[in-house]
Amino acid sequence: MITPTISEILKRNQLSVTDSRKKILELFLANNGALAHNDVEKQTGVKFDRVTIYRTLQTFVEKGIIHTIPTPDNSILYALCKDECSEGHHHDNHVHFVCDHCKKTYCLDGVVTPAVNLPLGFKAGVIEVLVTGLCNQCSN
Amino acid sequence: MITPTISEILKRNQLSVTDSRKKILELFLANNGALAHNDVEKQTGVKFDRVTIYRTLQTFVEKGIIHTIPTPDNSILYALCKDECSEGHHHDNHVHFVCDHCKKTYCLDGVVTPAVNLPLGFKAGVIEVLVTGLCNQCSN
DNA sequence: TATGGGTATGCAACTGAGTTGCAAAACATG
DNA sequence: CATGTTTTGCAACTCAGTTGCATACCCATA
Repeated sequence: MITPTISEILKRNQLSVTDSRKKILELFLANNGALAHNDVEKQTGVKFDRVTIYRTLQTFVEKGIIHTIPTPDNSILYALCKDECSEGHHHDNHVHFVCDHCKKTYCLDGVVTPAVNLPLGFKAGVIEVLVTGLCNQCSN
Repeated sequence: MITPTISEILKRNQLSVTDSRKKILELFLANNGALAHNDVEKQTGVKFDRVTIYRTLQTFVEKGIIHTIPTPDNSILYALCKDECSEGHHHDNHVHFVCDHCKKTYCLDGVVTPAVNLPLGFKAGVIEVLVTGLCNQCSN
């Protein structure tokens, strides 16, 4: 599998290649966990305006490059989407995992969302599963 | 089963019986869905201060009378706890359901949280399941 | 590689949710 | 009904997120 460059990923999604987009996307690629707006603001190295980061994250979500994760403490997290995700149609059926110890959030793409038996008359659409516990780094 | 009065529920939880607590608890008892802070503010009939509502909801959560629900759009919802919930130790393993049509949120206490197969090294604690779709009122 | 049109950025100012300190009012207890 | 404690309401504040607009940047074309 050929790893595309950051610029190529941006162009593929019909986005112009700018400093902020490159740095923020680079940060997500370097990080296998999920990131909050605040993490992005502090870890890009370069200081971008808050507004720019908000807009960049929003753009990435719209293009299906990243997706948002709902958390128990009601902060918004963002994580890279896998290839199945495309603009508009986001492939949401995967499990999110938050480590109680290191606080890192993972997208467990390999884990199948379990079926849920709903009461009569309820029809399921998207099922979000959020598991908290200990991750493979912290469970020793 | 004997239905306790609102005052009795408050006293049972070592809370003094005040207007705001009575009205807000009454609202939850009259409503089988979940409520946001905003809903409480608008539907109590009497106008309570925003701060009072925040503090009352927080108190109820601490006492295990209500619990919070994480939502995909990152707003905080509150819903009545069933009897198993007690102070500190909240019995969280139930499924939440958000209706795409009427936007109402339900606690499906009868539905068992499904088991999730995690990757090697991951240890599950609490599992939150959030299902979106159509509720029994809207699926016709 | 210089030019021009369109897009992205940064700044300032704003909104709205949630929090804190404190004095006044309401509650529980004897 | 008098007392001390708890709760309320107000004002002021913080912080996340949004919007409008002028400037800077990107990129396609010549």
